[in-house]
Amino acid sequence: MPTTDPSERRATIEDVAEAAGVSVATVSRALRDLPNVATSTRLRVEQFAQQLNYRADPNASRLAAGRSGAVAMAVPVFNSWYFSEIVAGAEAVFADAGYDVLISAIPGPHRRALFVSQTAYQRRADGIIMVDLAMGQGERDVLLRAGVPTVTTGAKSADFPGVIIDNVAVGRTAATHLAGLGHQRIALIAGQNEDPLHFTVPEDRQRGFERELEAREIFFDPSLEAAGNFSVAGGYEAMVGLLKLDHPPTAVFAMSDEMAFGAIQAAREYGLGVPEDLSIMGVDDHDLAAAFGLTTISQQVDHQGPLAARLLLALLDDHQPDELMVEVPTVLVERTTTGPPV
Amino acid sequence: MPTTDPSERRATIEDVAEAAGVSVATVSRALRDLPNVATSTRLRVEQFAQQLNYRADPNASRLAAGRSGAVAMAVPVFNSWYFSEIVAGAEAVFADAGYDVLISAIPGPHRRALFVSQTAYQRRADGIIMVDLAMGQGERDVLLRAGVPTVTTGAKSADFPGVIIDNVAVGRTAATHLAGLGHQRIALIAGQNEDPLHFTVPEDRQRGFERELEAREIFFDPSLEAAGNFSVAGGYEAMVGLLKLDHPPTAVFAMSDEMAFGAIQAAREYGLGVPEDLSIMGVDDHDLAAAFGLTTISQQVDHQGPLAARLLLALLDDHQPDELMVEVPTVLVERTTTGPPV
DNA sequence: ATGAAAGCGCTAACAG
DNA sequence: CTGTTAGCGCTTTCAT
Repeated sequence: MPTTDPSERRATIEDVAEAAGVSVATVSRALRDLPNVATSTRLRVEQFAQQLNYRADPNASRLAAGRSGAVAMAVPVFNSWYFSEIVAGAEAVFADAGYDVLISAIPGPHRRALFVSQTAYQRRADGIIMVDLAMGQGERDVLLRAGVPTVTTGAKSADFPGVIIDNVAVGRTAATHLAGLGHQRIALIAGQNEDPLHFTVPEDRQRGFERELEAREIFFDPSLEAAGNFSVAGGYEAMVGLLKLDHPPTAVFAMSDEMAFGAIQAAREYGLGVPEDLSIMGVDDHDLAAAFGLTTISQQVDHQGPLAARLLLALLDDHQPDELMVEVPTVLVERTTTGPPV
Repeated sequence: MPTTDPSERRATIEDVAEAAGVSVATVSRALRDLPNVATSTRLRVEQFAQQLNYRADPNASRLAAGRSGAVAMAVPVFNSWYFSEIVAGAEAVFADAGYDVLISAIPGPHRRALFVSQTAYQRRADGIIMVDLAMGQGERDVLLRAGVPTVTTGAKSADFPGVIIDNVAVGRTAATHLAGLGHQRIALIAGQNEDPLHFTVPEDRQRGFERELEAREIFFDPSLEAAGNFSVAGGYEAMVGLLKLDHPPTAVFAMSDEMAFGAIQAAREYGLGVPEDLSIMGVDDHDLAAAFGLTTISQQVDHQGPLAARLLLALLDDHQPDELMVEVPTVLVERTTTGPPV
């Protein structure tokens, strides 16, 4: 008869209590470093716990304590440089703090609805980071009512703390750089036309870009705007379209480095020299920006993940963070893909 | 007196039972589609559950049922194209199957020990995917004894099912391509010298590479081997070192596309034309390989994540998968960074 | 087909 | 400083 062999069975808190000759409550306290435990007791408990290879069952403690010990990160997609960088940075901080990290890709409305209802309602995560997923009022309400500490990234939200950059300034910087070089016909490779995710970043960048051109009395021809979908392939396609125009641009501002890379590829295939015949710049300062010699606007992505994580940890520790909105500075990085027009 | 207002409190299974006029056991059965529930009852229960916005507390059900409803993925790092691609592919499959996905970066021995003991021992995940983290005997034993279904990727392991590629063939293909073009002095940009993670992929690729050269009676000069650390920066540095040699190579095989990108950058900065003066090829078929015109060996990374996920799901469903080892084919993708030597 | 009741393993008052 | 005792909310025999 297979009576559960105690050496095979996972040790429970009772096993430890028995071995150490104390109550389970004391074991619980000792192992969690709570006050009111004699040092000698604590030491003894720890010793037996180790010996029995005991670790508290997370599900039991979560149920009893009402916290999950996990945080969730929601991103539009994973396989994109920007998002994987954010996740990597935040994960390291959470892991150090002893939190499990749950991830969820939210590529569309379906997964999105699921995520909000499930994660917010079910007690799977003590807190959430929404990465570049601007929320509608309904979603905000769900999270607020559920009382789930939430931090946002990318999209500014009045309801939640977050780490942001000044995207209007990003657009302005791009226009300033390109116009300063003497360009008059500057194209814009933006995001999608449809925006199911309420993603506000592109509009801000575009606004800053257009306003700066306006201020300089440079006409922004609407036909010079193309959707690049924030992907390499999209940037390529957008550039191809732009190059086919009767009156093509002499410079291009792509809203992300990945789109800029695609644009560079298209330009080269078209036989154009960059920057001799066409200037191209991006946003991000991607790992490979230097390899392409890409002029870009850095947003210090490596800082953003850890910042967001620390913001959430502060919320979880119940002390309001010093600043609810952390703004990461952006800075123009001039390389070799931009120059004066011919 | 803040008596918990039932409309604010999360609905429990008891609330639903009461509303529907049945027992909690019946609610539990009905909501999980278990047999032995009258259709009419099930419908009624479902209706009230929805009305009360009820969803089972995962911690409670996990504790009671002994399963966590989550899977864990461990990767060396996140912010690398290859790993984020694998995670993205697997996450989509797991999410569809209703599993939570926990992630852990294992950059070094410390996090590694933590991961194995905690995740395997504590009941936080029902299964684990170890991505390119070849395990030592000790770790294998821990996982095997804990009985945690585990799937590996990259590093073949006799103890666990996994998805693999033939890395020896990868090395051979590279040597064949470059030697076939007529190169005699071929450099190798490999991984690290120290290998704390028991990562076997590099050795396999190197073995295939050297053997093929040997078969062709081409001498592989050990000074033509450089460590590139599987990063862009590492590839750059490695290439710089190679270029400073008295007798530099005419072709380079980098074990990853990211290292190849760095190498291309270095070569260009050095004033060398690629491939006129120097041929460079990589492994992966990275998103940006086409933008660089990089000749590479595709390993269909987009398939690997979903394959690994499905393997694990099969294990979790308790039916042994059809094949324990899924081998993904590799294929040479010729672009424009390789050509005959001058 | 349904219900009663015994846990799952831990935490958190409350006593002492 | 430590022990007792209720639960946390659900699942799962075992009856009926």
